[in-house]
Amino acid sequence: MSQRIALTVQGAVMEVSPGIRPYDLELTPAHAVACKVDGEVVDLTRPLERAGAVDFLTFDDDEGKRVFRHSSAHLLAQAVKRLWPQARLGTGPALAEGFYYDIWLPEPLQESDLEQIERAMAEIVAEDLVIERVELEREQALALFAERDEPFKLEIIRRLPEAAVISAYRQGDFIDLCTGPHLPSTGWIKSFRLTNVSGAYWRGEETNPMMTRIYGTSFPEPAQLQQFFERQEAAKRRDHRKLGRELDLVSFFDDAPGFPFWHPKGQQLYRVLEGFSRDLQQQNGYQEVSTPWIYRVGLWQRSGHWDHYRDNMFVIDRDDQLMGLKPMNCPGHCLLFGAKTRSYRDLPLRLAEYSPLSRYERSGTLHGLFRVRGFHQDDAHLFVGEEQIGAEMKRVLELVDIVYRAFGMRYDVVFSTRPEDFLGDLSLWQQAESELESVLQRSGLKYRVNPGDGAFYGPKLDFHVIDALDRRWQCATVQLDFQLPVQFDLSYTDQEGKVRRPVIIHRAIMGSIERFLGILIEHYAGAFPLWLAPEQVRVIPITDGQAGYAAAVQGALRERGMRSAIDASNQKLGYKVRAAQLAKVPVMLVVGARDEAQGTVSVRSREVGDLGPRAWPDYLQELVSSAQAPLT
RNA sequence: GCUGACGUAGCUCAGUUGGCAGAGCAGCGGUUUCGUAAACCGCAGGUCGUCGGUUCGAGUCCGACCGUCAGCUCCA
Repeated sequence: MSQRIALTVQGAVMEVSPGIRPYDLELTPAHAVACKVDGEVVDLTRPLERAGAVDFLTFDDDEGKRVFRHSSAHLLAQAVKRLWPQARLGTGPALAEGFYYDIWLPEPLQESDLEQIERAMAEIVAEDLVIERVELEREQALALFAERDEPFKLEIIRRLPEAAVISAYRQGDFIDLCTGPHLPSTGWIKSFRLTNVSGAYWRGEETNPMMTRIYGTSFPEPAQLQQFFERQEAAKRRDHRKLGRELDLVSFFDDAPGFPFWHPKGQQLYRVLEGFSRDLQQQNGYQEVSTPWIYRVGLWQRSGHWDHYRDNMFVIDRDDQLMGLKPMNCPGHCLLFGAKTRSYRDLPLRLAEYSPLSRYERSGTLHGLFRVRGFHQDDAHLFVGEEQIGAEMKRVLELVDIVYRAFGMRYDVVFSTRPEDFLGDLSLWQQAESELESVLQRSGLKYRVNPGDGAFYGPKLDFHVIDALDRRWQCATVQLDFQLPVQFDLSYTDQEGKVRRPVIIHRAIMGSIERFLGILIEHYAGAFPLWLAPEQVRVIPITDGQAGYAAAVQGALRERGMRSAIDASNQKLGYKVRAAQLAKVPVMLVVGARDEAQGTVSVRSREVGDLGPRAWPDYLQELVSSAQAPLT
């Protein structure tokens, strides 16, 4: 057989015999875990039959990482089957940071069982079992998994489209339904650890059986596993629940689960943040209002919340009347808009509100400041004419950019379209979606479409900010609403005297201010920039001989609106400096006898350390100007 | 809400086969008056999450509830 095929391997053209495995090509890098053949990710052991382009993937590529972790999930499943033959396999995907496998077991696992599973996994790695791809006809696949008594796998096969290629991967006595690709053998998984177990419903539905989900992570090199755990520790040190307590910002009590108690410092921080938003919005033509927090149920029925959001509402039953605490401000703002005749001259009408909102969240979902039951948003509803949507959306996108830039955060945009559980008629939805999409395209922002994830009343844009540890958080949300104006029969008179229906843009930029503060705590690791820090300056007299001078320094700081404290404790300087560093106060002003005599303050920066003495009234001006909010 | 784990002083944690509830830090008092990340001595601080059960005796064993944590689900 002299027939040869031409391959373009990593850009280099070569001729090979058909059927060769990518793994056996001369150019295969030592660290390859999978490869791409004409763009399709495949096993290193998949025979190459036709001419094409071959590119290799290593663990450093996201797709390569996925292959590695997916094979790790199979390894986990095989180990569990060895230990518990009655285990039934669900699904086991790769995650960004590792993998999991959902497995049905007669008895739920405990964390202490993980060690013996890890041991069984290590044995399978030592056996270095070849991982082999098998393609099956539908009937063969059904027969195979029926014989192996894997009901969940059978369910998956039955749901596969007619035309689907059904494949399975075999390693030793273990075989799993899987599209792959996988590593060539189990011996490649040099370094892994199981991290935790939890319950998870089959296919994510509460009515389905509860599976045991086992999480783990894996790497080609032990050092990488070590680094992974170090990163986890770093994230743990920044946890806002821990820092919130340590920095005396916020706490929770059993008596009010899901409702934060803001301590003086936390409340200060909160007010600076809210003030920043308030000033910015005022400059941008928003008008702040304050509306009730309890409404009769009729309002919620009219707004659609009763049908679509009731499970998330706190409801009060008084005097045979149902009342609901507001989870959102929109219906109140609609009442205000509709309370008088409006003309095109009033539009866009931008109503902002920072009032308390409450949402009933199931107990298991509460999570520090990230998921609470009582919170506030930097919320606004923009009542606009249809022709104003584009221009107004553009202004909102600009505002979002200003806010996130102020905190040095990058962000992604997600465009979510019509969900199954939608209100109103299809044509209005289509109009709203195309309107939003064209604004997005003109803005030049990069965005991703998330079909079916919109609110029940309209399509939306979600903004995911990226924090200092590269984690993504959903904060801003901008929702176009063609439905609520109909429910509330809102109207305005246009230039020609015709009555027209306004459109509502719901928008929040920080989203929940509580949650945003939690994100900021983690983003800054509690070391807030000067303009945000609840205590901006700590004055540290070296001995109590400088009590009077320290008080004078603080007096001057107060006069210029700087937030400060004096550490008059009976301690040595080193102790007070340490205390201020641990409290993450950005600026320390050490005042000793020398400073008092010379009219100076000895400045210490939280980040840089000792900056030496500075002439006092001059330095105050410098401090004040560097404490300005980054408004532009 | 569901699965699993956890709940001891303000914080971090120890507490043996069921037998007198402990430490460090923080706090308070005193001594020291000190120049850039922890001076010294002393004092005080707990209904061991709550309620019930087993036991001569429960922080420890059992049950229910509450809360927290890791997830599921949901979402700002």
